[in-house]
Amino acid sequence: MGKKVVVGMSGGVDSSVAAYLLKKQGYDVVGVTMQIWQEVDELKEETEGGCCGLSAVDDARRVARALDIPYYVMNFKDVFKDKVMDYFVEEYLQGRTPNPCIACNRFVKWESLLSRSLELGADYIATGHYARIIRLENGRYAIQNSVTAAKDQTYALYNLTQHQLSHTLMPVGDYTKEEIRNIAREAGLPVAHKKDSQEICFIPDNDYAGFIDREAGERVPGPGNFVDKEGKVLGKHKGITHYTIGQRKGLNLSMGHPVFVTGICPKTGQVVIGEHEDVFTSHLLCDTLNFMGMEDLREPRRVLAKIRYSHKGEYCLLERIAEDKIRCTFENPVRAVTPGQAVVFYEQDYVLGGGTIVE
RNA sequence: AGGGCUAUCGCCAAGCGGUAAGGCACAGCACUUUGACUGCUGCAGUCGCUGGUUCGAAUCCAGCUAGCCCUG
Repeated sequence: MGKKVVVGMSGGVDSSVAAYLLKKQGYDVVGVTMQIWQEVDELKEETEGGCCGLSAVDDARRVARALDIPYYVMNFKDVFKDKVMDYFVEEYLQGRTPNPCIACNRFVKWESLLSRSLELGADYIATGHYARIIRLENGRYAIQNSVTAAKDQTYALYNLTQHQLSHTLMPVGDYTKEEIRNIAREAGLPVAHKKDSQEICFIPDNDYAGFIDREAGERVPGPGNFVDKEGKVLGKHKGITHYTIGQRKGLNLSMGHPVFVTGICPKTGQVVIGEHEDVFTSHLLCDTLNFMGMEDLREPRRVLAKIRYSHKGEYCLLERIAEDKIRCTFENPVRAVTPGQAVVFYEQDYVLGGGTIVE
């Protein structure tokens, strides 16, 4: 028998094919679906696909049966609640814009699933991400772009540790989405046509502000003022949790031309409004650093940086300004640098590291 | 209660006798393993009200109403 690998199966095409490919490569494959926020009953009703929609426990189980591999459902609701949902709410309350997928990847999909899998005697865990893991000349592991630039998911994975990477397989990263669907079809997997996942999995109705209201109740900041950069009041807003930097829609402000959110001040409850050009900046500060392809940053270094998922990236100079703080100076201004989001550094097509944007 | 000006979509605003531009806002869709951005589509059977002139008026005339300004 080959090495043992636990595949996180969502019931979707990607993770199903991942399991199929690994099995074919001779691994001893075990399928696992992570129960993270839904109740077991709900899992069966949900029909949408998704990376985290455990909706398809039935689908995943069916695939596992088709592949003739053992299949289990593991409960990770506590970690998910703590590291993803609560984090999500707290960030918004403080005027920042979190990225729950990144937190989920690191703490739930990896930290929790990996450790439990290792305890069960597995050598690796595997997922259906469109990304690859490479070993660099310096001996370090790094996430590398999928062969499909169009379906690259490296950004959301920048936060993984060397230990986690060394025990992870991403077989889907060697193919395009189309190829994956074809493989699924040819292999007769019963899930070839599910829609790609989207939006925040634990907020199915997409009303994230309403979700925050329900979770935080009294602690949610109420209405405040929209102000311009001089501090002049332009109107009333619904509360800072409803806004993010760079936002245009939903402001209900008719200034004759489009205006955007350029700042959020949790202390005064003000949301600052500015022009299109006001939302561009040339530098940012980040902390909560994670080094991946590079072991550390001791000297200034020029890299490509992405400041949000599906950002094309912009070159910048990295400078270490404190033990856990880096300043990025961009060669061309970037749009809507948003505290709470991640900035991920790239060399060529692999991840060097990244951090959380603080300003 | 003298004189002047203005009244067109939620906001701003074209129109100047020939059968309602546009921008913002808003809504829906697309895009998307976060929030955004972006793109596409939709959005005044009617021009403060009532009459009149005209083949024909939001556009001209009269009266009324409302708001603004000046002078009592």
